[in-house]
Amino acid sequence: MARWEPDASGRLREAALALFVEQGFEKTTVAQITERAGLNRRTFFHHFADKREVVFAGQADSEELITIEIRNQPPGTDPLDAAVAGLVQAAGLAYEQFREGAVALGRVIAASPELQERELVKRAGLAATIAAALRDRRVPGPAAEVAGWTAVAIFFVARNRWNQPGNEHTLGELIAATLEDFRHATGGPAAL
Amino acid sequence: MARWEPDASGRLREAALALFVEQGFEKTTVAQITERAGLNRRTFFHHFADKREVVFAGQADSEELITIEIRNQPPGTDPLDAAVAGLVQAAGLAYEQFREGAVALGRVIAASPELQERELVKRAGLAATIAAALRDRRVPGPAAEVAGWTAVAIFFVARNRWNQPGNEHTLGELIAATLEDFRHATGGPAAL
DNA sequence: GCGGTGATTGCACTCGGTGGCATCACCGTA
DNA sequence: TACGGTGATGCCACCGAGTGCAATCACCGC
Repeated sequence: MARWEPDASGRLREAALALFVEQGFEKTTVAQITERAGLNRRTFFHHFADKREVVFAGQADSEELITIEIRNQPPGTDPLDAAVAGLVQAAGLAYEQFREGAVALGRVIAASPELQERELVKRAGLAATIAAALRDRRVPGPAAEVAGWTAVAIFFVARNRWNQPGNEHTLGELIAATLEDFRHATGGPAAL
Repeated sequence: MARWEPDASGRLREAALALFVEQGFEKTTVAQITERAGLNRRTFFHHFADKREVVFAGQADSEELITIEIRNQPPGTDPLDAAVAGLVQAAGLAYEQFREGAVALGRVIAASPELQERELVKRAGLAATIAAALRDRRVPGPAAEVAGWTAVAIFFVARNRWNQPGNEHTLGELIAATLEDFRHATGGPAAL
C-alpha cells in the first residue's frame, strides 16, 4: 500500500485549475491549492517551477513536431507556408480534441495579466523555434525571425476565431483562412 | 529649503539602472535601490508599479504618434507599409539619439527573463495599437492583427541589427531593409 | 498664521519562492 | 532477509516583492 495517494502532480493541477476557475488566478494561493490536493506547499514547487506553470504544464511540447514538419516541406516552399504547415500539424494533435477544456483555460488566462505574460513567453519560444527551422531551410536570419512571429500571430488569431461561440470550423481551416486574409491584405493591390 | 531632494523618481531610476548594470536585475533588491537614492522602500512603489517598471518607464509612449502616422498614410497604402511607416516615425524620435543608453539597457533586459517577459507585454500592446490603427484603415480584423505583430517583429529584428557592434546604419534604414528581406523571402519566387 | 494637498515615511502583513534537511516508500541486489 | 540508493514528500526558517493604513512634513493659497 502506498504511503501517498498516486499522481500528486495531476492532483495539484486539477485542484489548481478548479480554484482558478472558481475564484481567479491571482486570488488563489498556493496554500489553497495544496490544501485541496492534500499535499504540502513545498511539494507544489517540486512539481511546478512556479504558480503560473501549472496552467501551461498541460499543453504538449509540440515544438519538436513543428520543427520536423517544417523541415519536411518540399524545397522551395514559401517560408510562411512552411511555418504554417508546421503549426497546422501541431494544432491537429494538441487542440482539436478538447475544445471545452481549452475554452475554460482560455478564460482563466484572459482574466489574468500574469498568465498572459507567461503565454507571451511561450509564444516567443515558438516563434524562435519556427525561425530556427526556417533558417535550416536557408531562409535568411531576419526574414526567418519575422516570418516566425508572423506565423505565430496567424496561429493565435486563428485560435481566437476557433474559440468564438458560433464557430463551426476546425482550427486547421481557420489557420489557412487567416493566412489567406493576411496575404490578401498585404501582398495585394498596393504592393509589388 | 526643501526637506526632500528634488526629482525622487529620477533618482530612483538612476540608482536602479546603475545597480542593474552592476549586479544584474534579479540580484538587486528594491531596498538597495532606495538606499542608494536616499529614499524609503515604500516610496519606490509610489513611483513605480513594480520593480520591473523602472526599466521601461523611460521610454516615451510613442503609441499615439504611431497611430497618427499610420492614419496619415495615403489611402491604398499596403497595411504593412503603413504600419512600418508609423514605427519608423517613432523610432526617429525615441531611439536615434541615445544609442549608448539603449545598448546598456538592452544588455540588462537580455540578461533577465523577468524583464524580457515585461518587454513582450509592451510589444503585445504595440501590436494591438497598430492593429487598431489598421482596422481604422478598413483592413479586416484578422489581417490587421497579424500585420500588427509582423510590423512589431520587423521593428525589433531591426533594432537588434541596429544594436549590433559593427552597425553603421540608422534604425530607420534597418527597418526598411528588414521589411524588404521579409517581403523578398515570403512574397517571392514560390508564392503567388 | 491656517487649512488643504500631495509627497514621503514607517510598520505590519500576505504571499511567492528557495534552501536545507529529515522522512518514508520502493527497488535492486547481496 | 538485510542493505543501500533513489526519488517523492514533508517541515521549517528565511528572503524579497508588493500592499494597506496611518502619520508626518513641505508647500501653496488664502
